[in-house]
Amino acid sequence: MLEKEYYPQQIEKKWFDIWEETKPYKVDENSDKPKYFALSMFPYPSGKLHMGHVRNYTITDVIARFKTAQGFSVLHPMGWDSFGLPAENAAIQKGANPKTWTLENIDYMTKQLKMLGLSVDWDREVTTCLPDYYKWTQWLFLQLYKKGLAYKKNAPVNWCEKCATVLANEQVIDGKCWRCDSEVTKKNLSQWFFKITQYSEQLLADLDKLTGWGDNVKTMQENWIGKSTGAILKFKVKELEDVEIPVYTTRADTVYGVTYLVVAPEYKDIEKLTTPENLKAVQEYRENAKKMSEIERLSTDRVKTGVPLGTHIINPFTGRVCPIWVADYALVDYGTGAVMAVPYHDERDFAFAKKYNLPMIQVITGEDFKEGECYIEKGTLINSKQFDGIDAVSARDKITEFAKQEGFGEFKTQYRLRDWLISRQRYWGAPIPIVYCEKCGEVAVSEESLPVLLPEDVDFSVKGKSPIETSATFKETTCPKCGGRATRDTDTMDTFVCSSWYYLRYADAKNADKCFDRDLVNKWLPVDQYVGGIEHAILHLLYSRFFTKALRDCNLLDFDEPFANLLTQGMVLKDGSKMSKSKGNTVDPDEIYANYGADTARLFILSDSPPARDFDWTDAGVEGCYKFISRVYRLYSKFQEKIKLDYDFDIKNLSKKDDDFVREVHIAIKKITKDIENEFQFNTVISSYRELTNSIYEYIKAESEINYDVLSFGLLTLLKLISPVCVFMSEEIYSSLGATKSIHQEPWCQFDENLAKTSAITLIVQVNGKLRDKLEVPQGLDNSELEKLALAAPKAKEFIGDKQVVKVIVVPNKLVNIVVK
RNA sequence: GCCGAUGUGGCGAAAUUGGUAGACGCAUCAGACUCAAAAUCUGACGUGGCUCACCCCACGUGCCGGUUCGAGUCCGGCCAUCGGCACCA
Repeated sequence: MLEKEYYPQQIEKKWFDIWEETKPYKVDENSDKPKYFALSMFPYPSGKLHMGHVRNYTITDVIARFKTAQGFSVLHPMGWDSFGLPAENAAIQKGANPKTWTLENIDYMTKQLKMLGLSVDWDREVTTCLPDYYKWTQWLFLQLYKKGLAYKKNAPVNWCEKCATVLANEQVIDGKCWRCDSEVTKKNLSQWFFKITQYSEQLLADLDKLTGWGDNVKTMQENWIGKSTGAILKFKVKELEDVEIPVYTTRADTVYGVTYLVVAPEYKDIEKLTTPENLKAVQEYRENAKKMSEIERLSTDRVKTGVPLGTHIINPFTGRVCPIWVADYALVDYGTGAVMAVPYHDERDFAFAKKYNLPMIQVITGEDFKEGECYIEKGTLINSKQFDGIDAVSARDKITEFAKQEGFGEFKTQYRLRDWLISRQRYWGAPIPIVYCEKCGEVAVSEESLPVLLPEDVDFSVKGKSPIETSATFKETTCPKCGGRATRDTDTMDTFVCSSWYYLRYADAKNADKCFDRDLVNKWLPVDQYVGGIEHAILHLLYSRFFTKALRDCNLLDFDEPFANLLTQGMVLKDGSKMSKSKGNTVDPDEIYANYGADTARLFILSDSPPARDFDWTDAGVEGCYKFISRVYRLYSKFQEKIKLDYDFDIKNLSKKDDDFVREVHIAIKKITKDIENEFQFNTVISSYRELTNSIYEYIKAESEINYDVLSFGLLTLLKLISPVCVFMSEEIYSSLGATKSIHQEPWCQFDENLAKTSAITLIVQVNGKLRDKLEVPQGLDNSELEKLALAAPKAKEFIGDKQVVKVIVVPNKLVNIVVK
């Protein structure tokens, strides 16, 4: 029996316990239904769920439940991105054990997720910090290593002093650390990289395949990969025999205007290229550049500086001798680290040349050209010998082609993307499975001996080195090759490595012998719908795409894009700004569960904005949703004795009122189904719930006229339609009505296209495009009848007056526009 | 600077993709029930005009212009906000 009023706490506790016991969402691996993989970006176990999580997982859950009802075999898993710095910081600050700290957080948050009513198959839970997972992270590292896709090199890398570790390029935001926001500096260190640049072109080209991704994310990735096409041109050094400086340029058309050449401060042969008289100044300049932070260095409005090396290059096109300068506006890790300078046609070179009084040669002219101003617009070539008069854009290829024939140039495609730096000098991560042997050098750990376990005997209080280095047992080992003495690599992997493949593990989460079974992965993947925050547009989403392509090339997978459809949900705001602890405007999910129940939280977080847009949490809004659910509940409570699960009626023998009501129900099914299928517009879905509820309340007003078969149809339809959102309430009501099955196992409602139309339509009558009258007319009249009716409409007549009817436009079943003069 | 998104009542937003602008809510106001309050129910709610007897008229989707019988929707030119990239040669 249903209570008279809605008490969510009792209902939700009851079904929480039942679902915990019966595991109704366990995936049936033998099902012959088509598969559907619904995935949320897995959480970091920070301690407590926040409203962003609630929004993310509710969206995915409703999708999973909808697809289940539509007859798909749905995989909807959950896991924990559980390595990372916060656990280690808790260890340093509070003396906690990172593992205990993390696992306790996972326990608490798991309960919170279950209370949210997610239809997750918890038997497939994946936890990246446990050895049965990171064993395979290490194994995958070795596969990439064997393929030459993981390598170690000494390079200037991003260093965060506060986190005491290196960072990937993607983790440096505006020159600051993505985690702690402190300034990042460059350090020369020997570090592990994944060769993501080998996939630059594929990662870019395959964006076109991702029709289920938003343009915002795709453009962000496109910008990050940063493809440009141009040329390498080689300049001989006048003072040094057989020394050439290659430059990369996208403007080969301006090569006749080169008046000097710039190398980056870190350029490798810079001292060789410097004359003895200039050496001291150059060295000083390099030292200064080194000291500068990334933020200072990359500031575009900084005054450009540089010093001459004293040597010169010879422009092979003109024979002109030009000085070589070192200047920090040239970047060592883009192109060749050297730039040909054309002051007249490049703003940066122009500013530099002005400051140091270097010559300028104009080689392009056009309509907007002004004497003495930098000219970067389109135009035609001048002062360029045989290329004079050619359009600048087509001259690029012609000049490069010429350079190629003459042996001092070639075509070149350049990407901005850098290799992914994956080693971290931190404890709480997957150890890199590499040892260093006195005899054999760098050696991979054998696959049989995985996992390389994280040591427990570490001291977190030491400063200046990774805690892992303090272990007495970890470092010393034997070489897998020769059996001699060897030491382990003490770095761990970036947590983004762990999260670059977790979606694959869900297909075969408990496999102890393999990373995953190939057939199972090929069966479930790619992910049909991925849901998560926009903050991963580049980081996680680019890394995962790279991993998928690399593993395909390791012959482990048969597909090359991991996520077919991507939904990036907006932020959850409170009072117009992002919820954050420092602002004190957070809302605790536990409190919402306790006061209103999870169903209200789920309904509200979907109700006010489309999923991709930011969502403003308001107390009044939650209150409103709670009232609505209560209003729905009371309908079933009131009629529980009269509702027939096996209702039956003949549509042809209904009263006008019943017929209209049945039509409204069909219209609601159609609208809701379409809105979910079309980009998951849950806000309008919920509007339709409310409209249907209002219709039902309208229908029951005259109690003596109620047809209980028709009412049962309406109520049971509403119950199923609302069940993906209000999962506890709908289950409670359905079981109280005597159903033997769960509402969540019932198929989705079907609508009849003929019944999903009102019996009469409102004909809009316009005169000269302005609304003048509305007429109630039957469905399906032909155009001439509609025209006749419209012309006879009294208000229309008034506006036509004695003017002449020039034309009448009829839109069937909708509108008539009378054009008069 | 380049790229992407967005712009509609007091607020969140709808609008079958060129056909009634503001569905559905929130807030507000008024009324019913009540000794009273809460809850619930009913009604009003873009702006301006009209004695406004709830009929009607004009205006109205960031701004200016265009196409069309008809534009929130399409085209051209701007403006603003948010986000990404940026001394990338």
